[in-house]
Amino acid sequence: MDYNFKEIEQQWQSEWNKAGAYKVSNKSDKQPYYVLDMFPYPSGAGLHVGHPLGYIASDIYARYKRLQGFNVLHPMGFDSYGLPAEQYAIQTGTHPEVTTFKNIDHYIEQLKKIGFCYDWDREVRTCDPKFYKWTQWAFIQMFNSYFDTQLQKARPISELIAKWEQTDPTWATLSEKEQQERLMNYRIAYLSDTKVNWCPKLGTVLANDEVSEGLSVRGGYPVEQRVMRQWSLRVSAYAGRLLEGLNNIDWTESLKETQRNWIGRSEGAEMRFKIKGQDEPFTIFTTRADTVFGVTFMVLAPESEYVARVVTPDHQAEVDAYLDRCKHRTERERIADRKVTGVFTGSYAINPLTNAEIPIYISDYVLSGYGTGAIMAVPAHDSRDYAFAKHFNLPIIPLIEGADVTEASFDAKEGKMMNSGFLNGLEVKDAIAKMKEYITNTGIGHVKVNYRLRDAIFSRQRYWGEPFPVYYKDGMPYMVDEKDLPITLPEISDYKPAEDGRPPLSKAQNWTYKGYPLELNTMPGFAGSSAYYLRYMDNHNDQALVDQGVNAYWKQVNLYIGGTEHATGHLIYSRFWNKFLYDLGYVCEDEPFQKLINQGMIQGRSNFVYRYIGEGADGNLYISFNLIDRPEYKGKVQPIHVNVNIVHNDVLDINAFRAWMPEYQKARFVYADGTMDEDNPYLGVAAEKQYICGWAVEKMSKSMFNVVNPDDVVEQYGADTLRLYEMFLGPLEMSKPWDTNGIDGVHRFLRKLWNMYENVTNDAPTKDELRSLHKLIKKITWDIENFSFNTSIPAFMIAQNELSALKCNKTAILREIAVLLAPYAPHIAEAMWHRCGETTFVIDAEWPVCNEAYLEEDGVKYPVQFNGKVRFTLEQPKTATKEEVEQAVMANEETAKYLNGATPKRVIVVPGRIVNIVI
RNA sequence: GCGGCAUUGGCGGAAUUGGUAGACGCGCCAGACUUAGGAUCUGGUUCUCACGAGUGUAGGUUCGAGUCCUAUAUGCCGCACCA
Repeated sequence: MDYNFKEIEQQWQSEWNKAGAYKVSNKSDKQPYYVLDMFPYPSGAGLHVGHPLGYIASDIYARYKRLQGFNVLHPMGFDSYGLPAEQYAIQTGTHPEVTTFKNIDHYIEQLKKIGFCYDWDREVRTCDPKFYKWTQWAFIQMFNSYFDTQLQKARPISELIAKWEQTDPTWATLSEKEQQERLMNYRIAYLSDTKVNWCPKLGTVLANDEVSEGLSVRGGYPVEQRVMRQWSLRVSAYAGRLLEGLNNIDWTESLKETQRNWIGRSEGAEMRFKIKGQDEPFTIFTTRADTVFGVTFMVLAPESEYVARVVTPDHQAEVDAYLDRCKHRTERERIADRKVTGVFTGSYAINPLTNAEIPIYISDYVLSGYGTGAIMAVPAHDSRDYAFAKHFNLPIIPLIEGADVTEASFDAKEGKMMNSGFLNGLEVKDAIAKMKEYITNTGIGHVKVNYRLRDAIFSRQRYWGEPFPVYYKDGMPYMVDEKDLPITLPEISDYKPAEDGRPPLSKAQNWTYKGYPLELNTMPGFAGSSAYYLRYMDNHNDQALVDQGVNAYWKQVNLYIGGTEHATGHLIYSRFWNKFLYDLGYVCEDEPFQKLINQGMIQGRSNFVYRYIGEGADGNLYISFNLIDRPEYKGKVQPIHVNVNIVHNDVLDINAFRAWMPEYQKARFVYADGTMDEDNPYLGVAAEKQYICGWAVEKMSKSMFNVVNPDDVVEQYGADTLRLYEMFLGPLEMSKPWDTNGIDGVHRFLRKLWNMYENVTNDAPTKDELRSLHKLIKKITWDIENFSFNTSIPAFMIAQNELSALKCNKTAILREIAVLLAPYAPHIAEAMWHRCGETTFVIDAEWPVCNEAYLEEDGVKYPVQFNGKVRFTLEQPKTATKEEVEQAVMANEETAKYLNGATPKRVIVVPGRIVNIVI
């Protein structure tokens, strides 16, 4: 019986379905294990072959863990709020929900074909009111909490109020509005006037991770700075813990490093500088406290609140002009044009160590959002200060011996101090420590840790997102009663955002709560994806995000697989969100994702035909790729993208090409062998004539005709071949192009393997067969444990070869092979399993254990290496000459038994010690 | 500028603890079966006619290095006026 993958895959998918084979219970005596994929945003284009890469890897691991006896949670869902569906709605008037549901259905259909072991009963959708009820609930908890900096954790805001009532006599004198305003400075979800990234084209504000180089990540539209009243999440409060937590989780170094960069911890000091003629000092942040003796001026950010205090009347006009200019420059312009600009305020500060009077400037090279928005400038040892000093002709005092600062600043933190009073002669590192001690003791300043991480702006002026559970009374926000959740998204007919920032929800009818107006903004994309992994545990629970007992069972995601593109977005927000819930006792783990693997991107592999454009060209002649460097064609051909689906192993399907588009109907070719079509374009093509296409690795996109749809691969080769081939393509974590050359080899292997199950017998297996099997068990087990899925496929092929050569048809061997293959190619494995006479599902089988004894011979145990080589090490004897060593080898009981009179192929000897003998 | 990762045949890539580099697959070559092949099967295939050489380049450690160390080049990714 031939390998009929279509029949096999359909049959077993429906059997699994009928039996509910992938249903996962929250009640089990088994150990829990949670394997999670980053859930997709269902786009209209559907899945391409790049999407399932990570899903296949996690599916293999999930199935393996299940075979090992774990109760495995492996769910899938959809991140279904977001811009594309809304943009589509604006263009067509179709409700985003309609588009989104249609896309989800398509995704599910595609995913089901590939045979994942998801428990679809646990599916979640972020746009489902039953789901976003808990997103809104979490927001209310954040509003009602503050971050206790002493405890370094979130606490109910009521505790803060109680504290103030007892310790702060002014509290009771404040009006309710004043009290609320004060509390707003502490709430974890808070409303404030803040400088935001406003994208007029998208009609919404964006978080920092959604903006890159002054352009929106989605769409690439310009982003400008604007002050707006917005909700934010106090993520920055968790900066220290987010950084610390990285040490206890099993993520790749590069991803942790990306997050560390993003959090951006820097240890320094805050120092107070007096302003000449004023009592109140102002505070700056520096990491180079050692350089105070070299401060020759001060700089404030244009937005700094100190500006108003220090500008003298005679400089007011000049400063106003400068501030105005800064305000109208976009972030992008500021970055692109790094000219030194600035203006003198007219005021002077006093250097607390030298008592020198130093001028105070304003310049946009100082950022308002970092530190205190004010710096002390040390031109000799900071390149930015240096450029500023040169431009405004300010003094530059070198502080490190031997540093030449006539051309450039000396930024390195090394060398001996000079011109620095009591620091003279110290190494920079020691000088920093000593100065910190000094300023602390004298009260000039204190040691301070600063983070680059900012709070996350949480409002979006869009329609297709979670509504806030917030209403307004006297202009102050109040939370909706928890029992009234969810606040469902209202129907509207006009989704268009306004450039003035009025959100689409302003057009909703009756958008009120108890007669008060509801919040018009919606939540950003990361709101729904921040705690979805918790909801899978208990997705039908309408009393809690997740039942505490259920959460205590599953605990956290043991293995999370997804792309690096979420490093500074979702993966930061999720960790923050989880830590917050942990602080309030809603979840039992501090970190959401114990182990994280980033699958590489699958790029497109484009194919090209080469149109002849030289002398006498009629636009219908195409030159085979192997000929384009010939003198008669060189420089006279134009590469044209050709649909990769009509190219097989870089050979063009001539007839399909002519039928592809009208302009190619009359195409003629110069074939790989140099022969040319007659002028009659309708001639048939002789079988041996091949047109070779060129290729390039590019992004997978429609316009390059290199998108490969997994449905087509499943149709042609079956899901099992697709799964194996995606793994075979290369290491999981590396980026690689999708290249169909080679998929035949994998398919051939499955067919050959299948044929071995033709006439199975129950005879006892031979030693060689057992050896082959146990070598495979060892290898596959190691591979899966180490996520080295790509090397498993060759191992299967080798085993198939060996067993095939032995004409093995023993069920004792073949049924174990089926189990080993089950994680990778579940359908064929299931069919193989049943051909061995089994009646249960292979997914309920037990993972075979490698019996090392089968790898032994004559009672001697030899470590088997990957390539099957046998090698062992001896400590004896202490001889040096080759002959003596060989004698010793023969004399050794173990080696002699193995060699059985033969000479070893290779003996590697270190004087006095035999290291390695290869037989 | 700072940080992370990578570099092995014509191609994708193996080499798990430092131990015969090039597994396995593609492609290519030859043969078999075929009216035919984008089918199937068998054998070969790092380079070089050869001697030999060989894991980006140059050194080092080691009996032994693709693997460890130092420098360097190239490519990819992250951060970047963050004081």
